[in-house]
Amino acid sequence: MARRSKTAPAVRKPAAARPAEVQASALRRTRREHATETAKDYVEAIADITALHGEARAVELARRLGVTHVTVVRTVARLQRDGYVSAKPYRSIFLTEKGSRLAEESRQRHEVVVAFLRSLGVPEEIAQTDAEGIEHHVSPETLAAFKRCAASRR
Amino acid sequence: MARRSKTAPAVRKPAAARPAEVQASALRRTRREHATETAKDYVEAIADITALHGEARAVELARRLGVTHVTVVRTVARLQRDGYVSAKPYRSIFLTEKGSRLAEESRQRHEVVVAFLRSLGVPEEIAQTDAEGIEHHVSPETLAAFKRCAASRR
DNA sequence: TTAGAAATGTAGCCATAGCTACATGTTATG
DNA sequence: CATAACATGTAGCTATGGCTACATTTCTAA
Ligand SMILES: [Mn+2]
Ligand SMILES: [Mn+2]
Ligand SMILES: [Mn+2]
Ligand SMILES: [Mn+2]
Repeated sequence: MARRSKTAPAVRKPAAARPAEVQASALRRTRREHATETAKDYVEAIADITALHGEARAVELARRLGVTHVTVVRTVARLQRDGYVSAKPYRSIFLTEKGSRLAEESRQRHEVVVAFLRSLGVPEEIAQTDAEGIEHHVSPETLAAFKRCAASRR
Repeated sequence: MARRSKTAPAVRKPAAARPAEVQASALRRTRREHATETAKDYVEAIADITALHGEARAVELARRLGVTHVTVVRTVARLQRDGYVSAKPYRSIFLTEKGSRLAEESRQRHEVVVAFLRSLGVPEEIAQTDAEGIEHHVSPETLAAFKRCAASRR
């Protein structure tokens, strides 16, 4: 690395610099989580909508996800390709077994994160919003810690 | 909405169904956060590398971010376009004033999240990894709650 | 001083995920 | 039972952010 030596001054000596390779794998994991995030949010929304309205239509998904129906249609096609949903043209969208499992997992995880944030005193709506992002980046260890902590503060 | 009524059974009646518009805006915020995430992780890495090695080269950024140098070069071009860094061909990369500010903010936020997870009993390396994703989805309210909670457990 | 190694740049590919504009299908209702 | 409103589909655009393969530049060291 130190091929070019130069005059730049050392600005701040970080106490414990994370080794490059460790940070790289953390960022890789974050990117992997982002890749699965869409599927989780969609199947969860499909389950919610089905529970509420008896069926999940693209329009309602678009409303709930804050995107246009075009985006929904294309994403649902990917979900179908990946085995999470079944869908036929102009019909409503159904979760497969695989999709249902993922939806249920996602719902539970979402609830744990929200309950935990609530237990810290974060207001409901803010907790819901933060959870929507945080939920995808919580390791099993941290999820367990969240449950423990929320329980101990109840 | 209920234009098509049909035979589908109500499966689960969610206690408090989030209104569609509320969830939509939460997901929109999450997407917005993802759009700024790359910039934050890059400027933070550039600051770290500069502190460690006296300068930030693309190769080292690539190593630390877990991507190829090509990805770094293209992302750095965007960062330059957006005023976070200055860079000249075959030279090292410098943070602008704007970039330094963002790096410092990001570093602090990262530290708060890690310290909080550590205070819950999450091991250091797992805390570091989770923080890499969580840090981008923490509202001011939740960040404050994290600080409070970590302090009270010290 | 120069050859080779290392770093950087460029061309061109891919997938995801957003959009508008317009075409087509479905259904509620007058 | 026709039609208009609504839902869905399609075409085609954008940006981000990954990649490989290859070209070019810089720097080190023989
Ligand atoms: Mn989410
Ligand atoms: Mn995220
Ligand atoms: Mn991060
Ligand atoms: Mn970070």
